[in-house]
Amino acid sequence: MARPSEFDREEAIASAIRVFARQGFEAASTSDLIKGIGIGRQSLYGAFGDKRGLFLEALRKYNAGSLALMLEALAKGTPAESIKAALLVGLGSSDEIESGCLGVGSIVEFSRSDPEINALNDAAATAVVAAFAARVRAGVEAGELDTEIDPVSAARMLLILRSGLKVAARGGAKDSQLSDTADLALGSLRRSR
Amino acid sequence: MARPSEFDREEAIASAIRVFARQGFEAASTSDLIKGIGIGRQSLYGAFGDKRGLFLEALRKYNAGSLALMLEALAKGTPAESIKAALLVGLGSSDEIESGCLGVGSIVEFSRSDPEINALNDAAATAVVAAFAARVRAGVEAGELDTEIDPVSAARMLLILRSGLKVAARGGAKDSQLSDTADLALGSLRRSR
DNA sequence: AATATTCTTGACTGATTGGTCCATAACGAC
DNA sequence: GTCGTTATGGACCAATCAGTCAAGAATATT
Repeated sequence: MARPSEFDREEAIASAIRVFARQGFEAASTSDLIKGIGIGRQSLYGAFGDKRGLFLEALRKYNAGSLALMLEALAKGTPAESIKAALLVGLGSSDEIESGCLGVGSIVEFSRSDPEINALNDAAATAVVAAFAARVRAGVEAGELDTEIDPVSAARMLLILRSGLKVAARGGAKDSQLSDTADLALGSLRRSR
Repeated sequence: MARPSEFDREEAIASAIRVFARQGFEAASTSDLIKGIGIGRQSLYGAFGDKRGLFLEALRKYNAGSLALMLEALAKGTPAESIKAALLVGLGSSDEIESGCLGVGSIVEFSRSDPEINALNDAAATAVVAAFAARVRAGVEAGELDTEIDPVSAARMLLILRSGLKVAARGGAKDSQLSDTADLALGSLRRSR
């Protein structure tokens, strides 16, 4: 065998997420990444190929972690309560200002220009929509949400709303405004008044 | 006096909007801008100071144009109809993929790091919220929207939803999905069923 | 302990970055 | 037409970019 790595790969990717999420792909230089991760230049290129390779790994890990947090939030409380919590999870005051969302950031920066990034973001969107839709169905069955709502359409609306909330949070919106917005949009799913 | 400019300043800014909105601030090189605008290097620096100066002008003009389009949409039809139209204006299929929204792009890219960009985006947000709120009030008075809705909260929700719709459009969402989302979110403002 | 293999470090590459300099060109005022 | 002023185009700049190279350091196997 040979000399083992001195750094932990997953920790390195986690650090890269922070750098990319704060600065974006283009604005994050390889030197920024090396400094932020705390490894040498050749170690980065040896382990991840190039800057884009590291970004893909970072986006993959970020999406997985983000989904996990949302599923966790969706598992607590009534359907409507849990959906609101899932909409707001990770958007705590000035969190998003500091760091940003790698998913939204990559969509805004790359649009549909990179097939591998498309695939990662499409898969993440599908998973989130499925999770929201399941919870909407549960809410309908529990009599908490309107029976006329199409769960998948509602789930897509919730995903889009969450993107908007992330942008608003990054733009400096207060927590209370984000919470009000989530409440208001959820009202459209509630049982007929 | 002296030699007059060979290019139209407003046209140049309009071209710069296209370049910046497609690529973002960092990724748009000065050479890209020069090529996209069709002027010489020294003309750009003479007229706008530097890359950031040109960006600020582009963002200012973009925000003004975007607001004008929304006001136009808000003036047609019933309040609810006009709000839906305003939510979707400019998000036509693959428009946003090609070009992107300079406002959302600048928020995602800069967060709150640049005071002048903050000021431009805050002013734009305030104007859009005011326009939405006025239309919500009209809808309440006309009996089309729920009387219990706070117009300003609703307007903020609509602004945030529009950010989400822009992200979704840039990410490749179909027009029908955007329209469904707008309908669904508007349902929360409708008169009690 | 010798060896094969891999990791790390830092110097280095050509290309590109945002921005400047300067000589020349085009205009209005006189 | 001459002159002052401003616009233009192209060469040019140091700095930084993403990525490579080679030499040395650290390990597991033998």
